[in-house]
Amino acid sequence: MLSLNYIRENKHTILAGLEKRQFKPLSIIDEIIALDQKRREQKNELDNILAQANQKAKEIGMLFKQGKAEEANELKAATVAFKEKSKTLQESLQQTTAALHDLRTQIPNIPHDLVPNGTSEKDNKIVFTEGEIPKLADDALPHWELASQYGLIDFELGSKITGAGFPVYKGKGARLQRALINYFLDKNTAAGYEEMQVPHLVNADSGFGTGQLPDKEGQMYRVPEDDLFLIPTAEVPLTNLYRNQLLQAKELPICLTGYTPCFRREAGSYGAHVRGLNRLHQFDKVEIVRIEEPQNASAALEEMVNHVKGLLADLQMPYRILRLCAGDLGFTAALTYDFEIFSTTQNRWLEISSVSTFNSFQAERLQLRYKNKQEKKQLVHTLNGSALALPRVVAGLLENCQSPKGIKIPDVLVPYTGFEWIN
RNA sequence: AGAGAGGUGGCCGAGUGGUCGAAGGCGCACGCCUGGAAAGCGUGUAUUCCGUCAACGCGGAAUCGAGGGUUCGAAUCCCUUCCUCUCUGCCA
Repeated sequence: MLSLNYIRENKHTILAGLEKRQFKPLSIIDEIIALDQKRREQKNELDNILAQANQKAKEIGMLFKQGKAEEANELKAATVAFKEKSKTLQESLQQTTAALHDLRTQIPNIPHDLVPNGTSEKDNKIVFTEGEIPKLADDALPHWELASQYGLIDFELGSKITGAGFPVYKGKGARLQRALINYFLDKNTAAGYEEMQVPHLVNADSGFGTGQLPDKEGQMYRVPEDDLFLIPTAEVPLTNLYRNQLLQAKELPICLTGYTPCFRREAGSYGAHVRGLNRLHQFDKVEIVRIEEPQNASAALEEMVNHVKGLLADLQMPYRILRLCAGDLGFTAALTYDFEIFSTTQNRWLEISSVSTFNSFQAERLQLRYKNKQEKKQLVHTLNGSALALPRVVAGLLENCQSPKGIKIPDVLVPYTGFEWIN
């Protein structure tokens, strides 16, 4: 969410940013500025009434103390008008404030200067490519067939107990999941991220804090009985750990990592692209989150990108990095790098990590600030990224590492799996 | 899940209807004292919003878990709700 001060003072920057995103209608900004003006006028009027009412109340108190009950009671009658007036003013001020808040929640983050123009994923810019795409035999199989052939994942069983998109991992398949999670957590903590175990259900305030609510309400599973949401990513609980906080500069940066399952309704998805592990309702992901001083956020983003590069290099996966264009950028992000590994048998790139900086967009919603060197309170910058999301890593790994002898586990994972081959 | 107690500033803790945004203490900052430090002494020390100012500041409003209500006036009384603690129950 953009702060009111920022909107007031940077109207043209904001309009340019929204235009880049093809956001409509742009008139919303003028609407906000006008409403804000109205809010301040109403606030002023109300404050004046309340000041007068407070004054009268004090006088009445004094009179009672001095035993002048009669005079006091006379004054009481004079306060009735204040009371009525302040009540109606208070109500309209509340309405204005709520309307203003509502409008502000509809505005996405302003894209960073580096964000390319564009309307869809076709316009994302490839900024880095690494690794050889392996040449596989003609009879190489897609991961869902390998998973079934080696008894690693049972999609039908998941369908039976829950529904489509909730796979059951079995035997070496389950062990591979656990190995990847542990491997990622170890690498992340070695890089200075503190490991956290967080709840997998969050309340609406948390959903709002990171921007899932109200924007993506339909994408989250909810538990209406208790008014909770299943997390779509560990970003939500991890970042919200610091909601409503005033940090000291020396506490920053805060670097966290955590493994959680992620739950997504994925309403509207269909077709071959959701086959196998490509798109699931429940999947595992290890997330990294950083809370930074604004001036350090760019460097932090680069560090995170490099860290994820390191993970993929270890796994010996061919991958590329995309800088998302304005049209493909998430609602809350200012700049996003997507990591994609190449799925040889599907002949397509699969997104396995998304690393983003949010500037102060989430911090404003979270009310997460710090005291800077000048002792002034300032919103922090938040960043996060997947390091990594499991299913498509598994998909790529199965497909790219297959051979007539079976599937060769990458060396770095062997200490975690306890086996070198799936065969 | 049931019964009881409670939620006050960075922390502890007083405050049951009237100059209370809140005593006192701790902590912290600055100053005095000291060769230096400790101790001691003094001063200061919440946040948000609105207005005003070039700025320091000044004026006003709101905030004692959150939201409503009673009252001329609420930290204090009433209702709702969340959370914490104790006991009982249940349970991986």
